[in-house]
Amino acid sequence: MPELPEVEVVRRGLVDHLQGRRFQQIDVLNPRAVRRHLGGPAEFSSLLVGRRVDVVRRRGKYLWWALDNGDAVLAHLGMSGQFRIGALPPLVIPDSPHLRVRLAFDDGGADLLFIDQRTFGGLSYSEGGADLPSEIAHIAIDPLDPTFDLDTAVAALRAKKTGVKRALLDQTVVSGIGNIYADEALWRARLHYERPASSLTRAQAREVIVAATEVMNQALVAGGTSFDALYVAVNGESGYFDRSLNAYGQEGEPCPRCGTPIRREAFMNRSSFFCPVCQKAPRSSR
DNA sequence: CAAACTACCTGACTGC
DNA sequence: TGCAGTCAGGTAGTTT
Repeated sequence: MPELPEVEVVRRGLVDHLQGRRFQQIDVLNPRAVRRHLGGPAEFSSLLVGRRVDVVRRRGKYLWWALDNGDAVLAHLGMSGQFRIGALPPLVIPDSPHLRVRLAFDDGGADLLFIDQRTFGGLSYSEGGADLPSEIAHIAIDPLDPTFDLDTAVAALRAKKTGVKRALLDQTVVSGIGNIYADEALWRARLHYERPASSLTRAQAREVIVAATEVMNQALVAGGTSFDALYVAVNGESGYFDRSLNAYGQEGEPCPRCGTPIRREAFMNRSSFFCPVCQKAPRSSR
C-alpha cells in the first residue's frame, strides 16, 4: 500500500517523466477517478489540455503537479493507485483492466497512465494550487519535508486524546504514515498501539516520530515496500523493503529483538502487528 | 470541537 | 465447483 516512501518513489519517477511536458489529450475512462473534481470529467480534461507541468510536489501521501498557470493537478494513490509510463509506439502493451485515466502529451512521447484497481485514488484540478493546494491545507507537514519541525509534531501527538497508533495515522498530526510504518515505528519505540498518546513523555513521543522518520527513509532507499503488484514505481518495478519489516505482516514470526512470536490484533478495521513482550499493553486496555 | 465510526471499492483467499 | 464471508486500508463525510 502506498505510504510516504512509496509516494515519494512515484514522485521521483514523475519528475523524470512529467516535468516540462504539455498535455494534449486527457481520457477519463472511469469518472470515479476524478470524483473529487466537482466540474466532472469533461471539465477536468479541458482544463488540462495545453497546460505544461512545471514541477511535481508531494506532502504526505498527496502528490500535485504545479502547472504553468499557477494551478495544479492534485493526486492521491489511495490504496492501489499507480502512475505508469506507457510504452512508446510502435510497442504495444495490453491495456490494464484498471486503467482509469490516460494522459497524452504534445511531444509525441509516452503517455502517462493512471491505473487503480480499488478506485480509492484519484485526480482533481486545484485552482491556484501550484504552491500548496487548498484542498490539502489541513494535511500536516511530513517528516521528509525540510521544514518539518520535530517539536511541533511531538506537541501535536501528545495533544491527541486517543491511542498512539490512531494519532500516528491521523494525517493532521504527522502526514505520510500508514498502517505499515505505524506498526514499524511503534515496534522500534517499544510502544503498544493502544498506549494513550497523551500519556507519552516528550522523549517517548520524540522517539516514535523519529523512528517513523527513520523507517520511512530506509524504505525510500529500498524503493518502497511492495507485497504484490498493487504498488509499483512508474517503470513498473517493485520495492524490496518488505524484507526489512520487523513487525508488520510478521504474525507468528519471532520478534527480531526478543524472539517472542509477533502477534496480530484487529484494530480500526485492519490489523496491528506487535511484539507482546517488547510492546506491553497499557493497564487501561487490559 | 474532537474523537469515533462508516462508506467507498475490487480481487485474492478461506471455509463449508 | 460454487458461493458467501473475510481481509486489505486511506480519506471524506457523518455521527456521537
